[in-house]
Formats: sequence, structure tokens, C-alpha cells
Amino acid sequence: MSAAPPHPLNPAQREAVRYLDGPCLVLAGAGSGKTRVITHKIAHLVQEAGYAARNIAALTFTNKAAQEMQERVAQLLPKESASGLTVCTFHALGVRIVREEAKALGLKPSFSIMDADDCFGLIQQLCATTDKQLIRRIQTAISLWKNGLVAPDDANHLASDENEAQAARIYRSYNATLSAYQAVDFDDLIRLPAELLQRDDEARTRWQNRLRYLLVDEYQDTNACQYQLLKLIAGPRAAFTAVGDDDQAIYAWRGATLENLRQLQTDFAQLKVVKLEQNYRSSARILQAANSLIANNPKLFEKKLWSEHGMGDAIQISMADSDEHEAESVVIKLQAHKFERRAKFSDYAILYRGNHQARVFEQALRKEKIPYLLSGGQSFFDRAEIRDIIAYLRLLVNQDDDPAFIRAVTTPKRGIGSATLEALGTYAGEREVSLFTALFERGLESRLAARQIELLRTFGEFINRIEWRAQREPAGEVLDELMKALDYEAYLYDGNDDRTAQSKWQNVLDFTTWLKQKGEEDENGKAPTLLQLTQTIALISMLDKQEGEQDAVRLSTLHAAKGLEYPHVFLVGIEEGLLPHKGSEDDDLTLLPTRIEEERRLMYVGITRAQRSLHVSWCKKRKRGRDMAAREASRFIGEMQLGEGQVNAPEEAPMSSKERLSNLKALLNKTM
DNA sequence: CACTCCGGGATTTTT
DNA sequence: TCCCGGAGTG
Repeated sequence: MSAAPPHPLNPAQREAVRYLDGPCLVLAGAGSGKTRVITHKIAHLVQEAGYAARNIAALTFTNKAAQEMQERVAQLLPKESASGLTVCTFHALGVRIVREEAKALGLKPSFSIMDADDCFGLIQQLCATTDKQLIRRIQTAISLWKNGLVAPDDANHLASDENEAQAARIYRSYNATLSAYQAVDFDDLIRLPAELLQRDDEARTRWQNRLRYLLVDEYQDTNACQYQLLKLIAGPRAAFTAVGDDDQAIYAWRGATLENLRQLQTDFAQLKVVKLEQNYRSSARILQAANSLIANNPKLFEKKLWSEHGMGDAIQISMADSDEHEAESVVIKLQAHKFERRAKFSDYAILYRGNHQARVFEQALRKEKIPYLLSGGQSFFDRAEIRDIIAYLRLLVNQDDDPAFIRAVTTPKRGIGSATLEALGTYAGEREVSLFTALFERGLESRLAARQIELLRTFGEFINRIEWRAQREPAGEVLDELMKALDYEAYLYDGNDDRTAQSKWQNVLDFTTWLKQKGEEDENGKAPTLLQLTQTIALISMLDKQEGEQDAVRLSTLHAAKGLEYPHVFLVGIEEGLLPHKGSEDDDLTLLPTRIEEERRLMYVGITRAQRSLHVSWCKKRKRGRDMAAREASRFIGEMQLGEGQVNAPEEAPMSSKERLSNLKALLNKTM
């Protein structure tokens, strides 16, 4: 995803952009300019093919990708002709459809969107257990079922053991509870539109006429449900372009299925396949290694990346004595390399399999006072203070949203505790109404002390008053008033030390500022309502103040590095058991028989992030309990087929720092 | 009986 | 880092 290169589209790219006679699959190798193809194709559709921008939708998986695409389209198309263009995530399109078709789906337009935490809590309630492992397992099972278009009944039928049967039962009541809350989960945002368009001819035609051309990014990451939705919207005209790379499919564990790539060919016999094989990112040697590695996977489509860049630097493989030694050694090499190349810290990335592996590298970098950025990090919208506010927003929009009610009514503390809520919950359950509705009912008065009733109703009336205002005033101002009325700032200072309270309050202010700004801006000139804002917020995870400018080494998981590129890459911990990860062997009774292949693709993704230099390392021993366990180099290192002269000799370990330095010097001489 | 403290272990993550 | 579980303490 580099900035648009100065050269014109290459022949394959041009073909992909211009082909409009039917469905089109673009197999875009790593670094082959896929974003460029999508953005140019949008421009082509508008400027050459006579499509109105409002009839075109480009779908991505992340907000970040959508934003980047949006920006790059803006560089190609004048603002007027891009007006009404849809560039958003699958889920954002889903919200739009669910909102407009709410009635047909049995939902109020003010439905809530539950995030993973809410759903976790919900499942916890339903199976009345505190076993987090179990809850998580059920949660992922439900998600996989939904993504695979498996209904609760089917899940029950397919259940092979009691555990699965239990999960299937919970799946059913989970859906029922969501309906009662007037809420949907993330998976429903795709599933509900897909089911609706399947059964409702009129709605289907309407959306088919509205979105007359679809472009799908990262097609290899789509799940069955998303493919279904795509097919339904594309309809018989099948006017779409899917862009993806089967070699970079690394999300099978999340429900994505390469089956969708295969099926594209069977579902659309007239499918045009265009391969983008010229890579604009990496040196030839890096591509050779990547090609050799991935050649070990069975091929869906034959594809071989090449580049016009020179051979470039030798790929380095090194072995370290321990994970600490590996970190130290990587940091030393990085410093020397940076000095030698006069590079910036931000030219370097250290990539690993699991988040926990970052720790030793953080320590080593800190010791050397090297600035670094840790990818991932907790999402802005997951912070407690932000979730508090969002709970209020959700409650203002949808009073049936019980999870939001519970969070709001207990934050800040207003003398309503678990006992009161339990009584309220029992009563609401009997009456089959939401907690909010129940609190105003006379029948509740026999169940709770007068004092508790009073507290609850005070809260209820408070929400009603704000809601009344929220319907006629801008969201940002209502929110300011709300914060003041809650004395939320004082609440933060009450429960935290000054420093954290201050930063939390700052987050709240950032959030309200952001919300106010969102409340104004709108390409069509009309401000989004509180309802729209609240539903949008649910889909945004990261506040996109990506500090891309900072000169700092990037630390990232291989998964999170997908789509990014760095001049110099260190792949660390490349050992059997870690990559491929243990438990990825094919032999056990996993649902997916292709785990090793996915691990290999993960390695492939790692290698192809590198532009100029690649450094692969592994540890001979790694801390395991009290002592060190022996480890082996990953089979993937061998599969890279590095010839003589392409690899520097593995560094011997253990070494003293002195030895290491002299070794390093030798290494440097060799490379120069 | 409950709470805290320490040590060990760890897939991957978005919406 | 974070989370979980076991042991030790009040």
C-alpha cells in the first residue's frame, strides 16, 4: 500500500481496470498495486464507463483500508463526480442495509450494535457460568456459525457432542436475547442483509439497482456470509471485481474461507481472471525466497512474483541462544545496519507470531534507547471511559438495550447495585420487557424498596429528559451537557489517581470533540443524527490518529503487518512450534485441514513485507518453565531455498557482547 | 473463607 | 504485556 508509483499502469493492471464485460477476479500478488487497480477502476467506471459514483461500492475489511482507498480515489476523481460513492467496510454497508430494511428484519431503526464484550457478557448470562474459556469457545462457535450461514437448528443437528449441542442451544437463545434487546452483533450486520436479500425479491432488486458495480478488496478474507451478500447484490448482472491473493489468506480461523475463491469460478463460468505478478516492493532475492516458500503450498492459481528491482541484499538467517539473546542481537544488528545505511528507525519492522513475543524486544530496544511503536495496542474505543459514554449514547438511542442500561445505570455509582438490578431483571424477565421499561411499571413496586425504586426512576427520568433533547439538538452539545450532569470528570478523579484521571478525561474530551466534528461533516451536507453516529461508532475500533510520522521501529504481529511494507524487516522467533505454531499440524481433529498452509502463508506475508533487506532469526533454546527447552529452526527457513551466497552464515551462539561485536563487524564487511 | 501476590504461559484480530 | 491459577495470609 505504498504511495502511487509514478509509472503508468502495467498491462495486467490496465486489463483489470478496463475489463467490464463480466465478473472479474484480480489475483494481486503482494506489492503488485492492488489498491491502485481498485481506485483506478473506480475512476474508470465513472469517467469512461458512464457509471454514477453513487451506484458503485468498494468494500474493504478495515476502516483503515477504506479510508486509504477513499483518499486515493479523491486524488483521481474530482469531488463532484465522486459524490455518493460508497467506499466502506463490509460491516458499514451492512449497517446501512439493516437500518434501511429494519422493518423487514423486525428491528427498530434505532437498533443497537453489540460489541464482542457485550456479547461475551450476554453468553455468560445465558450459560450461567464463570468459565471464561468456555464462554469464549461458545462465542467463537456462534460467530463461526453465523459467518458460515449455519442457523441454530442446523448447528444443533450438526452437533457431534454434548458441548457443541450446548453451544447450539445457547446460540438459539443468544439470538432471541439480541432480538429482545433490539440489538445485533457484528456478524449479524452481514448475515441479516444476506438473509433478507435472499428471501425478499423486492429488496434484492432495490439494492441491485442501487449498487450496480461492486469492488471487493482482500477477497481471500471473505467468509461464506460475505460472499453470499456479494453474490446477492451483484445479482445476475454479476458486475463486480474481486481483488485478492490466495497466498495471503491468513484469517481462516476467523471464518474466512478460500473456498470463496474456488467457488467464484464455478458460480461464474464467465469469470475473467487477471493476475498481477509484477511486484513493486521488494528486491528480487526477497521475492525468490517468498516464491520458493509458497511453492510448497498446493496452488489454486499459479502465480510467480517478479520485480524489476535488482537482486538486493543477501537475506540473513541467524540463530540465537535464547529469546533474550535474539532480541539483543536483533537490536545490535538493527543499530549497525541503520548506521551503515543512514536509515531511519521507522524503516525497520520487527515481526513475530504472537503478541507476547514483543516483550523481550521492547526491553532490548528500551535498553538501547531506541524509539519503537507497538502495533495493535488497545483500541481507543475499548477504554472504559469511552465505553461508558457509548453506553449512554446507546441507551439514549435504544432504551431496550439492556447491556447499555446496566453499564449506564451503574456508572457513575448512584446507589443502584447488583441486588437491585437482579430484582429488576427478574421482574423484567417475567413481564418480557426491557429493564428500562420495567423500571416505570407499578408492578415493580412490590419487589423493591421504595428507595431503590426512586433511584431507578430518577435515572429513568434523567435519560428521558436527555433523550428529549437529543432528538432536537446536535449530538456533541447534548453529550457535553450529559457529561456535566453526570459530573463524569469528578467521577474519574474520584476513582483514579490524578494522572490517570486526567488522561481518561482527556480521552473523553477527545471523543466528544471527534463526535462533534463527525456531527457536522457529511459529504451530502446533512448532519448525521445521534442514532446514525452511535451506530457508526460501534464499527470503528481505532481512532485513526496513526502516528505514521514518528521515527520509531515498528513492532508488530505478522497478522497486523499485512498490507504494510518496510524497507528492512526482521522476522523473529521463526521456530517450529511458533511458526508453524504448535497445534497447526494437520493430524489433530481440527475443523480446518489446512493449518500448516495458513502458517506458511503467514510466513509468506512476513517475507513480502520487506522492501530491501530481510533478516530471519530463531532461537536454539527458549525459556520454558524453569529451564530452557531446545528449539528447532522452522521448516519454512529451509523452504525459502536460500542458495549459497544468498545467506550469511548463521551467527554462532552463545557469544559475549565483544565477540558479537566483532562478528558483527565481519558481517558488515561481508555485506559491504 | 476470601483476597492478594507471585510465577508461569501465551496464537493470530476486525468489525 | 496480560491473564490465570495456586499458594499463602488475614
